[in-house]
Amino acid sequence: MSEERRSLNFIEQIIEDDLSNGMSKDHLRFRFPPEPNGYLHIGHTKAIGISFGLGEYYNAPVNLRFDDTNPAKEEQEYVDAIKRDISWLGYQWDKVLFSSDYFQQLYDWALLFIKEGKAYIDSQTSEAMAEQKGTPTQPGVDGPYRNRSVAENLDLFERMKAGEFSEGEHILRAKIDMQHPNMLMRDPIMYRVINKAHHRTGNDWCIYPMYDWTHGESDYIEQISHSLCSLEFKPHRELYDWFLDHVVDSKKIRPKQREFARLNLSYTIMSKRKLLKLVEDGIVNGWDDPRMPTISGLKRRGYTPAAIRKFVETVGVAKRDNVIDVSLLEFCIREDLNKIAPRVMAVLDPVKLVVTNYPEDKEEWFDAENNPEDENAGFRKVPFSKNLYIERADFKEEASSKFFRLKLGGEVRLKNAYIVKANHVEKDASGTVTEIHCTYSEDASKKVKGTLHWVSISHAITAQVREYDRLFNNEAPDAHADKDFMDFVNPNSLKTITAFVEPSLKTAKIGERYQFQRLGYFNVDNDTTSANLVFNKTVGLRDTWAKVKPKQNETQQKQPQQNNRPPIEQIKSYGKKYDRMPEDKQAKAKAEIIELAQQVSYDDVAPLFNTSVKKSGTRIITMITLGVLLKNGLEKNEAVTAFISKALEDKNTLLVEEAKALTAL
RNA sequence: UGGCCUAUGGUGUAACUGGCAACACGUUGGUUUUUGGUACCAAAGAGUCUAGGUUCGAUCCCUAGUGGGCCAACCA
Repeated sequence: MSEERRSLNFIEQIIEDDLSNGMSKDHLRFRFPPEPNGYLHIGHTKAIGISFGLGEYYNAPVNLRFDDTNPAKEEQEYVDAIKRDISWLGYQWDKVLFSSDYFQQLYDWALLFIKEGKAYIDSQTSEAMAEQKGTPTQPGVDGPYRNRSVAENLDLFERMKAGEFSEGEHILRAKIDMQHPNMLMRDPIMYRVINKAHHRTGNDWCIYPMYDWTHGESDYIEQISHSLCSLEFKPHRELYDWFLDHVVDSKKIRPKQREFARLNLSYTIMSKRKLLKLVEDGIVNGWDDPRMPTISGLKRRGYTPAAIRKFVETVGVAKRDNVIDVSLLEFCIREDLNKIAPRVMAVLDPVKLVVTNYPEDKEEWFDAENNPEDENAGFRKVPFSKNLYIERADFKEEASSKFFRLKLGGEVRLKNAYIVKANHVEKDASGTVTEIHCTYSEDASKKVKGTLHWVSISHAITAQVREYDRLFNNEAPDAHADKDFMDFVNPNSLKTITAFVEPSLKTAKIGERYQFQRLGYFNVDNDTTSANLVFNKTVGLRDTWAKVKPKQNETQQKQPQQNNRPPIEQIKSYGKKYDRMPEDKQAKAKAEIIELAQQVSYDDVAPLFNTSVKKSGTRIITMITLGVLLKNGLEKNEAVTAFISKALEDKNTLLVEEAKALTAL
């Protein structure tokens, strides 16, 4: 068992507290409740990881419950896909359940609510009801049907269920409080009429319960102990509890809803609706397109369940908004693949390399290590011959000593084979190198700086390689009020090339993952046939050389993040560090403060006059700001003079100096 | 009549519940290397949004302010 005290996240903390307050460990039960209206994405992975992870940790059951209360959006295809994805991630649910399993129970409870005067039928248009609902800052007002008699409500509700009304004519609302500060409590809708076939209950029902009415009750029916969801449901908690209050049997487990911050990833979007649009508009080739942030997309891209689970675990659980950098996801997949992916040689952008002193008809088969990280991975044979391909980027006619690869007159090792020296190049009319002529030496013990991968032209097989770039060329495509996320779609997110790969790959199977040495990780795509090998680039290797190359386009955008804080707040933020700054920075800060102080009023600074004596930094910046105010015509009052004269007696010379400057004004 | 969340290096999470801010990613050096990968070593980078209070002591508790987020679907 874990020994080093692992720090608990706030949810684990809540559970531990419940446990130590007498809750039995076997009453622990969790659930993951997706709506089957789309595919699961990397964001869901966090929710899955939390609930299923808790299940594994406490050895408690976790239900997979499909929240299928809206037949207009839900489809069997999605429930199948969701099950597939969760299983692929390696999680095991206890039971597969559906909210629709509880339609009868929910209906019976609704009847009870009506009888107790806790619910009523409203027969207005949705517009009229929206009107009465008020706004976040304005209370709502009661509607005309709010005080219908129980008998009438019962009659209407039964007729709703019987299909006597069309959509929109009547709905059932909880009777709570139209003036409630929480908008969700202003008589929320419990049932509406939907005349659509449900993917499971068919035409049995034409009234369907709303999310709020369904969710907590479903948790209760399943005896879920902790119902975990993302932060945007926080306001729903009050309603969740209100509904529960009226049905709960105190001898049973009363579920608790608790909320965590959802996962955001840079350069991508997480909304099912928007992902659906990418699919429908043909921006990508389906939900499992390797560029999609869906679980099935990541799977097809070559990600492993282990990497995704590691990612989720690393990301942690808290309540503040976050944007996780994709580089963390990439780190996780590289870390996993490095250990398990067999190495192989492939040339993506070939240039011919002729070994002039190697016999035309000779071939040799060298041993090549399958995975240096795994002693048991063994070796394979790779063929060598006179005519080879190497990567075009691995040769330069002339280059500095920083360039470890092949240059004219330079030597380089061909991985698993000989050391060669480049002597001569052939070019076409446009000056592009068409052939590099080199000579090999048998002496393998020589020290050379660079090692290149290569393939023998006559032995190589061709393969289609799909390289992916991020789908959006903006860090937060979702987060711009003035622009649509579609404006940020990267038109060049897919590059298809024909590559030459070593012959051992002839037998590669769909789904297998390889490292193309010095290039990255690649997996065999589903589109592969016996005649056509297709690879997806999962992720490149870490490339420190690529980083030193681009010198000029280095000064890229580092958005001068706009500061929304009022001037006085910005000035205050200098306070703490001001007297610790080196002189040059201090001068800059002071200039900045003086600038900002132009927009500051006396009322802004006055509260800072009684800053405690030990905070000299804050007092200095206050003094500077005050100076600007005085110059701009502010009259000294008692508070000002007191502040200045007190500063004059301070130990801090900087402060004294600033104060002196003001005595003259 | 607005309510509720939230604030710690570039990013994400910690800080044993009040005891001199740690881990991971990223960045920068270096060592090893038949992958400019991996591994290993090292460094830089925050003094915890601001002010006040409680305290011997505050990232942690209280108050106020400021910034950010969520809430007005017959969606979930």
